[in-house]
Amino acid sequence: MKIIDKPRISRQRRIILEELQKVKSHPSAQEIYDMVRRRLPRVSLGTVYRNLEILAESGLIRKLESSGAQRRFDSEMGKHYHVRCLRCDRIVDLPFKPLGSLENNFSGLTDYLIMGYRLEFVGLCPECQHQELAGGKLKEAVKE
Amino acid sequence: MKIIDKPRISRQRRIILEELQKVKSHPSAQEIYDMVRRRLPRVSLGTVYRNLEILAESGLIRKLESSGAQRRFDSEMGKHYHVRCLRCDRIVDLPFKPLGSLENNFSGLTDYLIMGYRLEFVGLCPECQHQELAGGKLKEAVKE
DNA sequence: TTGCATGCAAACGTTTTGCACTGGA
DNA sequence: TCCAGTGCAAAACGTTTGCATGCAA
Repeated sequence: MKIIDKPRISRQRRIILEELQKVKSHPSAQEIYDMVRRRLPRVSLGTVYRNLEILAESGLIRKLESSGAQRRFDSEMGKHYHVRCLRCDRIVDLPFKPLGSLENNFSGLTDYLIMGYRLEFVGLCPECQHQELAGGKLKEAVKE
Repeated sequence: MKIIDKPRISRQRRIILEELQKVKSHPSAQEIYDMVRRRLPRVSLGTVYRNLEILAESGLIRKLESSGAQRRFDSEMGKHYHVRCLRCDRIVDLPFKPLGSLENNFSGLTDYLIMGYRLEFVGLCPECQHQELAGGKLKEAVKE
């Protein structure tokens, strides 16, 4: 990760970071925009996107690159994994439990230089487990 | 995965599947559209999207999910993993090597019902390794 | 003072959808 | 026949960008 020298701290940038740090959810840019707008009613969505990008580049937050239509952001920088609900897409943290260096199993089997991996667990959140029992339909299942 | 009853096979649907099965790359919808159009010049991009969706639902192909970027498709249904190049985004297959049930390490640590995981390796393809040595910049690095 | 950051709006690339027509079972 | 499938176009969606203005250092 390219760590950028400490970015200067504008009001908007500070508040975006603060709001993201407040929540344990993993909000999308739009959700962060909604949160920030309660404190800065005139903030623009473009500013939110620009700042999320800069905060991620400077290592203060993390962009989640895993599956899903829209990107999500996380201010928890410690090593951990995520579980995503297959029905409602809600993501929660899992404590870190080292899995060994998965990539070592594969280097030599490809001419790619393997540098790491992206791992995301999928399943059902408690609410959606109940809905499923009640006969709901899964949006999609584990495919990869 | 919700396996849909065998879809009826229109000319377009058959050719989309055939073209995808021809290649070892993991093309985007647009790339598949370009391939199909060589055989069906009047096909529409909407039809390609609709059919890729249906083929995936019926278990004949697989959608690769990766947020933000564009979706890619894979007709190889056997269990395997992917490596994605961090610079050029090119994806290749890795042979399957069982990693154990990663999810078993985590159930009990969450109230989610963990049903599986999505795992993708990241690194540099051979071409981009050379570019890197020549001083190029990584688009992004391993962050999760 | 100066250049990075902002608000706004338009542009962008990808994907989905509404509609009338077509063609496969 | 008749309904799923199609071509076409517009809309939807998340994200990025150009530009004139504003503000932190």
